[in-house]
Amino acid sequence: MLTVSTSKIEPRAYHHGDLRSALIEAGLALLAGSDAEHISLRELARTVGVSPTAVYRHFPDKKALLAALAEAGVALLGEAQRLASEAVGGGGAGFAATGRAYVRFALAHPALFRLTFTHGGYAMSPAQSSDAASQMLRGYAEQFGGADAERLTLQAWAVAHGLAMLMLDGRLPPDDALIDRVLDTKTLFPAQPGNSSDASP
Amino acid sequence: MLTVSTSKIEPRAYHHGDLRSALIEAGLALLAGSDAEHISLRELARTVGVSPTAVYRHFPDKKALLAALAEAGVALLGEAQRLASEAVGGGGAGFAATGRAYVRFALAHPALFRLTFTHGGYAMSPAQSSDAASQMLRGYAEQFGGADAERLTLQAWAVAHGLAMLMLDGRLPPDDALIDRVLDTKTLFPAQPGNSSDASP
DNA sequence: GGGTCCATGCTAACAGTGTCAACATCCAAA
DNA sequence: TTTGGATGTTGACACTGTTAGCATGGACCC
Repeated sequence: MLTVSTSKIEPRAYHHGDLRSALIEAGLALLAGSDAEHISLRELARTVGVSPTAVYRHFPDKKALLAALAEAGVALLGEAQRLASEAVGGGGAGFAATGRAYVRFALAHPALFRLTFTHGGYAMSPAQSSDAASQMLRGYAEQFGGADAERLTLQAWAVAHGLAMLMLDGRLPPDDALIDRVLDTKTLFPAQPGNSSDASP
Repeated sequence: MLTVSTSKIEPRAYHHGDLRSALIEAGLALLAGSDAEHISLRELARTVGVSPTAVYRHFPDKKALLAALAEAGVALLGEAQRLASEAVGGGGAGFAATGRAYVRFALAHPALFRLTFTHGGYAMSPAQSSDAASQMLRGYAEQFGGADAERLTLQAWAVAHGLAMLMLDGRLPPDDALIDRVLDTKTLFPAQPGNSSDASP
């Protein structure tokens, strides 16, 4: 867009106003261009226009800052999955769509996706997690998995996560058609309802 | 073990002898205790008893050193999988065993496993790779997968890799029973021969 | 054996990093 | 109006990866 930002053209007063939000926003922007381990506290402070140590008024250390960015990543991922599921009307198709959205999100935001899982600090399976993505996954599993709900949940998560990581690490080509083929629920979970061969091609 | 190493007790001559091997060996040892991004060139040189810049006579930069460690990791992983497969007599049971061995290797050597996939530099699917693990995986897939051999290969790899990463990142408990449950080939690939319900419990 | 070359080691230095301590500024409550 | 706490700054420290230039000593040629 061509509109110039209307916020604070003046060189800023001594106090920034909302440095914490600005750091997170700038951090997400930097993550679009380079991996998390290559963004430095000082560079981040520079882009926000603040001294390096000002960051320490809002985060105890670099790890905490990265954790905050990871938290933002969790929210974005969950939203992407929700939208993908709604776009196909939920249900069994929605279950498959969340899986594809998971991998596509990883490819679209590689550094953020990595950071989310490396510095997330959540030691919880989706059976216990409360974030949107986990809740949705759990819901689908209970709907279709029957007594094996938890196993189905974990298998689905593992396939999607593994595929995403292998593509991010360059072991598999980041191919959209390949995502569809590997995440094919008809062959992965043929016993589930809606996966008979009469489904749409 | 209590035996003192018999090699070179004297403070070493000016030239080390085989610094490259020593660096890799020490690197693997350090990886047993901390993540790859936290081991420094200088610390590694210190543990080997050499000046920091001596490393550059054997590796152009740190990335190259990490790549060499990753290569060693690939070999170790392949060997672990081969042993696991042979231990159960190969065949369909061997296929399942390699998957479990894959995840158990990741749990036993977290930093090395991570490094292997992050700095491996292999942009190849197992359909094209020549390392032992890939060859074995491909062989199993062709044996059992029929026309869908490649898809089965990728799905199996993705489940194992995803499970390993989720456990390493603390999203799933590093539980041996959980590995068996998630990598259960009877439910993941029920159409394949040998996966009828009359198999051993 | 003597001489030379070069692989392999070393020291010194540079820019950049995360982090701490001490000081500066400004908003807001007493 | 004064004062205190939140939020910024400068300066410094130890550490990092990396480069440039020098030192050593074993291997080969005469």
